[in-house]
Amino acid sequence: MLTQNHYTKRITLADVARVSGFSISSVSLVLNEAPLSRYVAASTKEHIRAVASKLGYRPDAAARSLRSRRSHTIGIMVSDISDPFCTLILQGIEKALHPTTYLPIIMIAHNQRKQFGRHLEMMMERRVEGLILVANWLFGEFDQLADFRKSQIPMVGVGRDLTASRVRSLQVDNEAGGYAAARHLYDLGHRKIAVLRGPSELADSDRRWNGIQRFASEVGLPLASKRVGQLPAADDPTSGFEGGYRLISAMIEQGVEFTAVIAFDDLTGLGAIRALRQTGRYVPEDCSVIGFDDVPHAAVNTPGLTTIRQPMEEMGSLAAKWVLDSLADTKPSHTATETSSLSGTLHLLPPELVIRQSTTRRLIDIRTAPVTRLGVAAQGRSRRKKE
Amino acid sequence: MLTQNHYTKRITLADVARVSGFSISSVSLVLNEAPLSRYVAASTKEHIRAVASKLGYRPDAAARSLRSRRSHTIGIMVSDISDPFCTLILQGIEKALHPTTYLPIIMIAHNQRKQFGRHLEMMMERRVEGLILVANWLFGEFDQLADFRKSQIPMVGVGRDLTASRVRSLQVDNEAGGYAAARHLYDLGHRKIAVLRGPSELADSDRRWNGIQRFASEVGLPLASKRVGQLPAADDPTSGFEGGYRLISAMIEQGVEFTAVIAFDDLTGLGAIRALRQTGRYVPEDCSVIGFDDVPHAAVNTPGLTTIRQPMEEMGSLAAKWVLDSLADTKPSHTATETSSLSGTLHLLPPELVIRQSTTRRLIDIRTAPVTRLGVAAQGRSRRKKE
DNA sequence: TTGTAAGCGTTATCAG
DNA sequence: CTGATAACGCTTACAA
Repeated sequence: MLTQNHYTKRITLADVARVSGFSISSVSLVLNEAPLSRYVAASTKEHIRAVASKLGYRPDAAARSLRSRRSHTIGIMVSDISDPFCTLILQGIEKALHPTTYLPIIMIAHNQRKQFGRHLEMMMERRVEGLILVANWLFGEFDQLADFRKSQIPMVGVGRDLTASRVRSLQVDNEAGGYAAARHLYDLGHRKIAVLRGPSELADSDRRWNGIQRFASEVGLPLASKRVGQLPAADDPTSGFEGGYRLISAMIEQGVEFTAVIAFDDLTGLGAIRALRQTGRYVPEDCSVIGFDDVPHAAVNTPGLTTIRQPMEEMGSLAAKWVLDSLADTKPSHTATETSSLSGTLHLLPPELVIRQSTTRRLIDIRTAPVTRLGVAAQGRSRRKKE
Repeated sequence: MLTQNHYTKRITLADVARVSGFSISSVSLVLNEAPLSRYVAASTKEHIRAVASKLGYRPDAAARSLRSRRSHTIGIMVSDISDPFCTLILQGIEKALHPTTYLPIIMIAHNQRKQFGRHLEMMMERRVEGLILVANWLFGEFDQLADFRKSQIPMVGVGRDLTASRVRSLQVDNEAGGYAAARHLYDLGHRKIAVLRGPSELADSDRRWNGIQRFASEVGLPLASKRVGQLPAADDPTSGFEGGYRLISAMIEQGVEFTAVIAFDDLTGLGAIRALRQTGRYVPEDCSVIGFDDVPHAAVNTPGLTTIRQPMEEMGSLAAKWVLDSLADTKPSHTATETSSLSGTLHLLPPELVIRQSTTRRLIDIRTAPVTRLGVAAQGRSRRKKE
C-alpha cells in the first residue's frame, strides 16, 4: 500500500492473509500443505485456498529459497545443444527429474571454455543442489568444479569420462562397442575392414579402437594401417561427416581395398557413405558401413545405418538418479561413509548393436544369404546389376 | 555464528564485511561496482575485492532478486528438445541472450499439455521477466498465458503461429516455402508432382499447400488428387518419416505415376526416399524429392536432400531481440504507445531454397543437362544403367 | 567516504 | 487451532 508499485503489483502472502482475514502464517501453512496444517479447520483451508486462487497468488521462488535455504534446482550443463547425443541424454535427465520436486536448470556452453566457466559460476550463485555435466566432446577442468566439490554438491558427468576432474562419470563402454562393431562385420564375412578412428584428443577414440584391435587379434584379423584413418582434431561434433567423407575418398583414390567401414560415429559413417556413393559404390552391396551412437540420423538414412547404440536416454536418467540419491543420502548428519569415495568412479553402460541395412554379407556371399537377413526395411530387393 | 550450519557454511556479504573490516553496504557497493562506489577509496576497493575472492564469496541469486525485484531471467519454453528444429531455434536464442545480463531458463514440455502448464506456472513463480515459446508442433491455449499477459511480461512465440493465443509470433513464410518448392520442381521439368501434406491440425500444413496450389494455378499445372497425400495426425514430429514412407509406398502400389515429391518436411522426405528405394527407384534419377525445414538430417543424407530452409537460428535470435526490446521499452513510466498493440502480430521470415542432390531434371532431360547443374557433391556421376 | 537500517516475501518457532 | 515475530542475504536511501 505504501510503496504503491507502478505496474506489476505482485500478490503476496500478506495480500491473501489480509483478504481472507487470517494471518500470514496460517495462510502459508495451508497453501504449503505443511504438516502443521492438519490442525487448521477444513473450512478455513478452503477459504484461504479460494482467496489465494481468486487473487492469483503465486509463491515467490526467490523469497522461498532464500528463507528455506533450498533452491530445489539441479544444474544441467550441456556442452552442445545442437548435438542429438546431448539432447537425448537431456531427455533422459528430464524424465528422471520430472516426478521429483527438483527443477532442472539447463545451461548451454556451446563447447566454449569461457561459457562453461561462466555458467558454472551462475549455477553456484543460484545455489543448485546438484550438478549434471553433459559433455559430448571435450571438457576441461574448471576452477568452479573444485568449489562444487568443496560445497559437497553432488556432481555427475555423462557422456565423457570426467574422472580426471574427480567427477563421477557415466559413459557407454566404448571398448565393448568397438569390439562389437568389428565382430559384426567379421561375422558377415568381411576381412578387409577400413577403420575411421576419432580425433586423437578424444579418449573415446582410443577406447573404441582398442576394442576393435582386441577383437581383431582374437580372430587373427590383420588391420592394415592403410585402412586406418583418423579424424582431425575439431571442436565441432558434426565435423565427422566431412571427416568421414574425406578419409574414405582418399582411401578410394589411393586404391586401398576394403569391403566394410567401421566409422567413429554415425556422422562419420554417413560421410563415408557419401564418399562411397560418389565414386559409384553402393552401400551395402559394395561396402558395408557401421556407425556408433545411434543418433536419429542413423535410422532415417537410406539405407538405415547399422550402428553401435549408446543408451543415451538411459544414461541421462541414471545420472539424474545418482544425484538424486546423493541428495537423499546427504541428510544423515555425519559425513556418512564418504560419498566422495565415489567421486573417482567411472561407470560403463553396455552398448547395443543395432542392425539396419548398411551392413550385409560380403557381396560374394550375398546370393546365398537369405534375404530376410537384411531386415524388414531392406532396400536391396532389386539389386543393382553388377557391371 | 548463532545458527552454526552443519556442513555448507555459506559465505555472505556479512562475512566479507567482517573480515575486511568494512561495512556490509560498502562491500556491496564495491562488489557490484555500483555507481556510488565511485566515492570509495581505491585501496578499499582492492582490499574488499581481495577478501571476497579469498573467501570465495558468491552473491546469492535468490536474495539478490528478492531484494531487487528483478530475476534477470527469461523463460524459454521448448516443446520438444529432441527435435532439431527447436534445438536450432534455441541456439539462436542463446546467442542473442548471451551478451546480455539475462539468463535463459529453459524448460522442456515434451509436447505434453500438462507439462506446458506446469512449467508456465514455475516460470511465473520464478518471476521470469520475459517468455519465449518455442513450439514445433501443437500448442494450445493455457490459462497461464493470460496471467503472463496481465503481468505485462513480454512474450513471443517462435515456430508456430500463436497469435490465436494473442502471443506475438515469429515464423517462416510457409506459403512462400510451398510456392518455392513447387516452382523448383516445375523449373526442373517435373509435371507429375506428388505432394505429401502435413497433418491437417497443423496450420503450417495448409499454408504450404496453399503456396503449392498458388504456383500450380499460376502455371496451369494440375495437381491430381491421387498424387496428394496427407500425413495422419500425430503428436510426434518424427512421425513424418514413417508417414512419408507409407504414403509414397501406397501411391506406388496403386500405380500412381509421379516424377517428383514435395514432402511436408525433411523427415517426411526421407521417408519418401526410403519408400522409393525399397521399390527399386533411385533418387534423384527416377524421382526427385524436396523437403522442408533443413534440419541437419537433410545435409548428411545421401543424396543430400534439397529442401526449403527455415532460418531457425535467426528466428531464435530475432525472438530474443524482441523480448529484449520490450524489456527495454518497459522503463518509460506511462504505458507507452501500447506495446500490446503488437500482441496480435505474426511476423513471417522468408524461407530459402537449398538445392542439394535429391532433385534433378526429369530423367528424360537428364542426358542433355550439364552435370554441373547437379552441384558440387552430386553423386550422379556414375549413373545407374536404365533397365 | 563509509555506516545504519529498512525492507523484499517466505518459513518456522513459539506463544496464546 | 491460530497469530506474532524473527530470520534468510542482499540493495539502497539516508545519516554521519
